[in-house]
Amino acid sequence: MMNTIESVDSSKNLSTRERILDAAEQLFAISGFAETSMRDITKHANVNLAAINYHFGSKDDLINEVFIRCLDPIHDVLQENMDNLIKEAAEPSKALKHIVELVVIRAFQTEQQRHNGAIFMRLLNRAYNESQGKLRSFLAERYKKTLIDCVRFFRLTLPQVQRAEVFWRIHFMLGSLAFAVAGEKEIGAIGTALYQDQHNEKALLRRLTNFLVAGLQAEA
Amino acid sequence: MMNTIESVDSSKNLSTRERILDAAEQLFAISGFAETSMRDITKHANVNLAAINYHFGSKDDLINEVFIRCLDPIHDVLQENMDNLIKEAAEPSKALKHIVELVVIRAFQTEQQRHNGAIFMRLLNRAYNESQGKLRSFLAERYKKTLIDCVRFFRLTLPQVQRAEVFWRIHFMLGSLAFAVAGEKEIGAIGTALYQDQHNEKALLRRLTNFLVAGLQAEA
DNA sequence: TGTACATCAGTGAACGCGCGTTCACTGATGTAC
DNA sequence: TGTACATCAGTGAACGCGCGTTCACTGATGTAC
Repeated sequence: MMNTIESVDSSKNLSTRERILDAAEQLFAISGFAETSMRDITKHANVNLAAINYHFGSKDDLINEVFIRCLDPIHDVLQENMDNLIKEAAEPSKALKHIVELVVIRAFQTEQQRHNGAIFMRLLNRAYNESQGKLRSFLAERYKKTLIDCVRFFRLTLPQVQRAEVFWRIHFMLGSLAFAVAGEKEIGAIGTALYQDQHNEKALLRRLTNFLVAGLQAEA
Repeated sequence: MMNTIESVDSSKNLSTRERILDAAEQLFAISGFAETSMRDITKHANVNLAAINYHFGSKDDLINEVFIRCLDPIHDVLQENMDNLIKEAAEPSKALKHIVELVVIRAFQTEQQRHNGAIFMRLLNRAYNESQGKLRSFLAERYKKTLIDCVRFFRLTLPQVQRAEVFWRIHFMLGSLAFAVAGEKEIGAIGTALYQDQHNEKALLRRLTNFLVAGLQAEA
């Protein structure tokens, strides 16, 4: 039961639909959309091969649903924390470091199932690297309201930076995060081989936070 | 002759082997490894379907060759500029901005064929997101000498930052660059829709440079 | 309460298609004697 | 210089396999009268 990829049905009695979404989310994040077959997903979810087409119509529609289910909760999380932040943000620069720390920790978090930051970062990167524009343009719509919240959120601690500038810096940050999450193991191993810097997640998170805070606060 | 993806044989009389590598490089960068078929590549390169297996053995070996051909010249470019930089780097912080500017411009450069930075950034990102570790571990070896040069290069202007720290910051930078290159159009379009900030490459390069210079110079 | 029909979740087996790879072959060039 | 053989780049057609999708079907539950 402690496999690297554990079966998603484990005793929780989820519906077929949700078991498919859980399995697809994991496998797409790990292996990509084209590299993950319907047979992989249904085997992993312990459902019939035809169930994906029955519940979602097609593989492409399943991919869209996976993203919808990932993005929608982020909106809520941001809204919750926004109110708290406004109250406690006495000193903006400290507050920014606090936020970035939370984002970085979240991005590397590999919880059991929902709110798995590492899976989300991998999916996000795959979405931006997808060949056809289909998924990208689908996401662009859905993504907007989340992004508006993000920019508003970060602007609370970066009032002197223009909105469009914050918007781009958030994307630069996402790029660093996604790349670091995807390459953590390999990059860490190379670092160890070259500089005897034994890889350690805490140090990585600290380094990322330093880099990102400085980048976000850059002067125009 | 001005197609979005132009045929690679155009009058240059390249060998079959090189025509295949050129076509594969472009198509892999645009669409990914799994999504690009041997038939796509050979059609694009204007060669026989069996020529890939004849010259490279298999599709996987072709992928490796594409990376070898991309990475090896970077080593040389760095070595060349290193000498110049040592001479002219009177003020380190200005020199860093100069370097980052060059890197950013290079990363977005879409030249006709060789030294195409945008293609390289896309390939790099795909390599880190590849499902099996095969390509990653193959690259890790080849990549090392290039990375050592990179770190030495950046340390010339960041002498106060530890080597392992510079090593990681370079990867954070690569992540931002790769994400920005891959998503330039979509992110730009969303930015325009949300903030009436009409997308313009010069502004993007300036923003990226600011963000990266600040991140690289972050205090520990 | 009983019967007839409708809806729905799920299934097993098959479909045709495109994939990477293989193989026997061709034709040009190089080498040995 | 001429003949026999070897090497090499390239080719056309086929191979088997795994893919996403479809379809007729089952069995359980809901609804109408």
